[in-house]
Amino acid sequence: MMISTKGRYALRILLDIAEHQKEGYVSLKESAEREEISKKYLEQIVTIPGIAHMLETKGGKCGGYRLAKEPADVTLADVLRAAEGSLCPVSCLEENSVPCARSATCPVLPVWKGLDDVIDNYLEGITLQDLLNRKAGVDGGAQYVI
Amino acid sequence: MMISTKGRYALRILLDIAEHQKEGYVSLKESAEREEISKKYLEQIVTIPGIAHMLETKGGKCGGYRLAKEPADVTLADVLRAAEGSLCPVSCLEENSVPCARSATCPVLPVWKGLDDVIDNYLEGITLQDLLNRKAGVDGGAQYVI
DNA sequence: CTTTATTCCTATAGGACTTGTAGGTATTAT
DNA sequence: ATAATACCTACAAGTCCTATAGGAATAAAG
Repeated sequence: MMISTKGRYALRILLDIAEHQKEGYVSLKESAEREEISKKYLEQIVTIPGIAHMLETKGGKCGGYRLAKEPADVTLADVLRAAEGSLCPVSCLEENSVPCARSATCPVLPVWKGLDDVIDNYLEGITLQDLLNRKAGVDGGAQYVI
Repeated sequence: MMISTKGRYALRILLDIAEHQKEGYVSLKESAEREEISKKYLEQIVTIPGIAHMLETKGGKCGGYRLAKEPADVTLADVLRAAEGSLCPVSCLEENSVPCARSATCPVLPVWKGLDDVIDNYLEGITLQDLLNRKAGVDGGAQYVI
């Protein structure tokens, strides 16, 4: 497993916000009910720094969230990397990993690198807007979505 | 993280066996020393059903393992799926997962399916033989390895 | 037939990660 | 003032990861 509820929920919530933010703020309560996700858990997800950075918030009554960027400018790689911390398929590629003594001669390392690239390219090629289009039944021409 | 030590070690051990099985059986002790992996942990890995199925074994003194198939007929997808149990990037795609009530209308599900395909295609496209070639410095023309 | 080297089997265990729950504080519209 | 919201911190059960440990069965060698 590579993408946990954190990433999946983050994506769904951003999508829900994008869909319902017509000049207003969308409260977590609404989103949580629509998406059937624990509101308390969502609170934690939207405060993950990378995710919070994609949102504008307003506190108090009638407060809530809205996107800080255009849906077309937010890729799934952005969202998932932020929510999960990393999208690396193996720890060998992690930023903060202790460099493996075998890395110079490891015959498998290029495979992991290639896998990482393939995943990254795929997720960079899809934006929130593509998913909004899909949700609305419009053919948005996302690069990879079937 | 998607691929743990189990998958990575499984791959390295199969590769080590493939490289050193000239008409003989390769013992875990040898492999463990060469690859600097705990022999006891390796014992568990090679007895994972899907992995064990790729090997022929001989017990007793001078016993060990050798590949049951040609290296060119073993893809990395085979190995990693066996070792990890699944390569699905999200639980939504897992065989034995409880079917999600939202799956029929979930706008994100096709993305996970596409991601799964991309990963699968990549790993199906590389065989143990490709890695052996790489290890030997031969250009084996694997489809995706850089 | 005893010794030795191996696979095979089962149990255990610390630590991290996942998936939330819980309770309270600060902020803002009404 | 009240009500609804975001914001903050702590906790906790369960699962998975990464091994370690000890012994039983098997087979070659002397």
